[in-house]
Order: sequence, then structure tokens, then C-alpha cells
Amino acid sequence: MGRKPCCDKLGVKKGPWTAEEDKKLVNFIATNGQCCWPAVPKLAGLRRCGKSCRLRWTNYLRPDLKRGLLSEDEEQLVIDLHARLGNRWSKIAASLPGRTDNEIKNHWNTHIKKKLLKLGINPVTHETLNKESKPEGSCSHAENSADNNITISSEDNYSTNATTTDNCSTGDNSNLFDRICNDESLLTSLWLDEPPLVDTSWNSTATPAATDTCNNETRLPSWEDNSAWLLDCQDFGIIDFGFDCLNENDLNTSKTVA
DNA sequence: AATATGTTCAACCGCGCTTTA
DNA sequence: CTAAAGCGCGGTTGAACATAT
Repeated sequence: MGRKPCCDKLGVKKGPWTAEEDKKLVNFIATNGQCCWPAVPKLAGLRRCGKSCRLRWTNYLRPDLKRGLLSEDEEQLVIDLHARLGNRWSKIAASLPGRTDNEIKNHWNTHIKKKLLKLGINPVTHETLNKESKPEGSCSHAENSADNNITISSEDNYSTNATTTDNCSTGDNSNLFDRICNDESLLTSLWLDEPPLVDTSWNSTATPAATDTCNNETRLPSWEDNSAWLLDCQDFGIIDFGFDCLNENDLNTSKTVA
């Protein structure tokens, strides 16, 4: 039967996005919100696949994205959640506000994986390599994580923790990690595919209704207002580039996408 | 300075699940 | 109930950049 391609291949641009394309997409979403991705390219004047637009927005243009390397706490959290959830990057990302599944996946493959291997830890099973010859079926992500917790420090010093009582402790500066790690209900919800409980900073972006809640002083700056806005978005957090003008209610309203 | 090799990460692809008609 | 369409996920690719020779 075959599946119809998500978009017409003819005339659809691929490859890196230009600043002009970013501008069009950001302006469109700022005024119309996220909806009907297949229709976005046409409405926004882009020669792109709707899927590509969605990806560009979620992975790069979203205003609440953090930029830069994962912090020590975030990295530790990723390791622990990966031990429990496996390669379910979207679930892991749901516990790290401002981080995308793609970003975490990349960081895992380029940094964390190597660090774990360097320390003799299998990044797939989270078992130490010299103790992997276990009976068949004795190892699953969810099972082994609790009794084989791995901690990481800024000096790349890792250690495996064989106890369950000292689970996920990384010190005083790991509040986020500790909170999530000790929150069994959260981990259970992640495991059971329930909506994420931690990442309240973002579920979706502005809807038309949400933008209606913004008056002229609080609406997103347009490219006409500030042509350097997007570059700022890419380098700094939400507060840094002015999205803090959206108060909590605005953000909550913006999350309610049909 | 030139070239080779390694690393990073944005973007694409294809698949499965969910929703809709 | 069924098929098509939409959506989101995870794996993979390749261009750009960094480092080594």
C-alpha cells in the first residue's frame, strides 16, 4: 500500500536553515501559534516540509530552549534516567526543562557514552563491563538501574554505587537530579508513558489564543522590532532575550494546544 | 601551511502510534 | 471497521569545525 510522503518532494528545500527561513518560521508561530505543521510552510512562505519546520522549531527556535552543554546535574540525571528508561530520549528530555530529545541524544552519543566506556561501564546496560557475564535476561534498564547507580563529577570521575539506599546522590548542587531521582511517581509516570510531571516550562508553544493574551507590550518581539532577536534566542535563555515578559499565566495559557 | 583525521550536532529519514474521516 | 493523514520518536547522516600530523 505504501505510505504517502509527508510532503511533496519536488520544490522542497532540505539542509541547513537560513536566518531568513528562521525568521519566517518564528514570525509565523509567534502570530499564529503551533498548528497544522503540514500547512505551516505554505502559510509561512517557506519551501520546507512541515515536518522539517516542526523539527526546526522544537529543536532550535523554541524560545525556552537552553543552549550550551548540559550541566553536571543534567548529565547525571540523563545517566540515571537512561539507566531506567533506555533510549527513550523524549521521556528523558521531559525531565530536563529547556532540553530537547535530540540534544540529549547527541550529548549521550558524543560525550556520556565515551565517558562511561572509559570507566568500564557499558552505556547500554549500565553494568560495569567486567560483571556483564550475567545469566540470560537478568538485566533490564529498569531493573539494574536501581542497584547500579552511576555518579559523575565535573572531573569526569565516575563511580558505580552498588547500594540502593544512597540512590542518586551527587551532592548539594544536584537538587534537580535528586528531586526527580527520588520521585518514584515521576519515574513511574515516565515509564508508563504518562504526561511528564517535571517539565512544566514547556508543553507547547503559543496558540492564537495565547498570543491574544499578550498586549502590545508583552507580545513577542518581531523581526521588524529587533532583527538580532533570533541570534539572541540561540545564545541565551528565555529571560535573557525578553520572553520573561510572558508571565506564568501566559505560559500556562500557551500550553493549552488543541 | 597543507592535509588527514576526529568530533560535534543540526537535520533528515523511516517507522510506529494516534487521530480522523 | 478501515484507510489515510498527522504526529512524534529514535536512528542515522553529513557538513562544519577542531585537532593532530
